[in-house]
Amino acid sequence: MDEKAAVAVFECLSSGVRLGVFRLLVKAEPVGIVAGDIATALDIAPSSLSFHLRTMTQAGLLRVEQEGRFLRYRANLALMTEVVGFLTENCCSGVSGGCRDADLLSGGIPGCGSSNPVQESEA
Amino acid sequence: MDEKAAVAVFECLSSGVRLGVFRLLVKAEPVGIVAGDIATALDIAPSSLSFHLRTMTQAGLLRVEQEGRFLRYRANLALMTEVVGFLTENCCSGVSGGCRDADLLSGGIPGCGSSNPVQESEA
DNA sequence: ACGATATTTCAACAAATTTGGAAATATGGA
DNA sequence: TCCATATTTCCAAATTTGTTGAAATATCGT
Repeated sequence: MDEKAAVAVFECLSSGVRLGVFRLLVKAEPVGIVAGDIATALDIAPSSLSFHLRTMTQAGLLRVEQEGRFLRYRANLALMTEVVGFLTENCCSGVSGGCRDADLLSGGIPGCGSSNPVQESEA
Repeated sequence: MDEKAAVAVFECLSSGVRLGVFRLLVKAEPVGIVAGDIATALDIAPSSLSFHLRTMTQAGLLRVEQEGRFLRYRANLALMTEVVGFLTENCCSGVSGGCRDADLLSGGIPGCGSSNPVQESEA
């Protein structure tokens, strides 16, 4: 997963409405929910929901399937797994591994740093 | 971590600039980088960077420490770990566990669903 | 104390996002 | 075929975000 794709996903999750939609759909797995029912459950105007649904689908976060007049949306859990991977890998100096095991914040972990450990300023 | 805090974090990560800032700071752990050097590294106007830095700090994603005239920023890895946890927990029907192990997308996993497995529409 | 530097705050503006209503499209049922 | 329903697309308005330069604040070095 590249940075651009990650940003697209975070963009989706950065709206209360869209995060609500996603969480609702995650709970509804593996059945999914039809657009109209999402609108009803979350009390969003169909027009507005459609806008968000399109954004999320384009980001790959949602999968759609037509069922007659209905469009059934489902959460793309695989992508979410990728996102978790992206976050984990970029969580500790770009070096995978660690970061989940202990609280890196408290300590210092000297060897954990990157190629530019110290920045100098002041001309 | 509640939904509101999660949205705040995703809001931070949903900007190319801010994600760039965060990744830079993650690489610079545990030393951190002073504001001016972030601005130079990412070629952002100081004023604009300050705006993003404040947003990220308010979201708890960054920690600041004053060093004389300088302000040294560091990535809050602990919060990122929380975010990963939030995502993981909300990744498979709100039931923690699983989701990392296999590709849930492909199968169906009948028992995995929530309390409202099927939605009905059509008056 | 004074001048230089680091960073922020402020205000104005540009740009992007979000919303809701009306109309368009498409499917299903009689 | 005709009508009702589901969803989207289109459009205009409202809101939010991001950028910029100038001024303010604070600290350092002399």
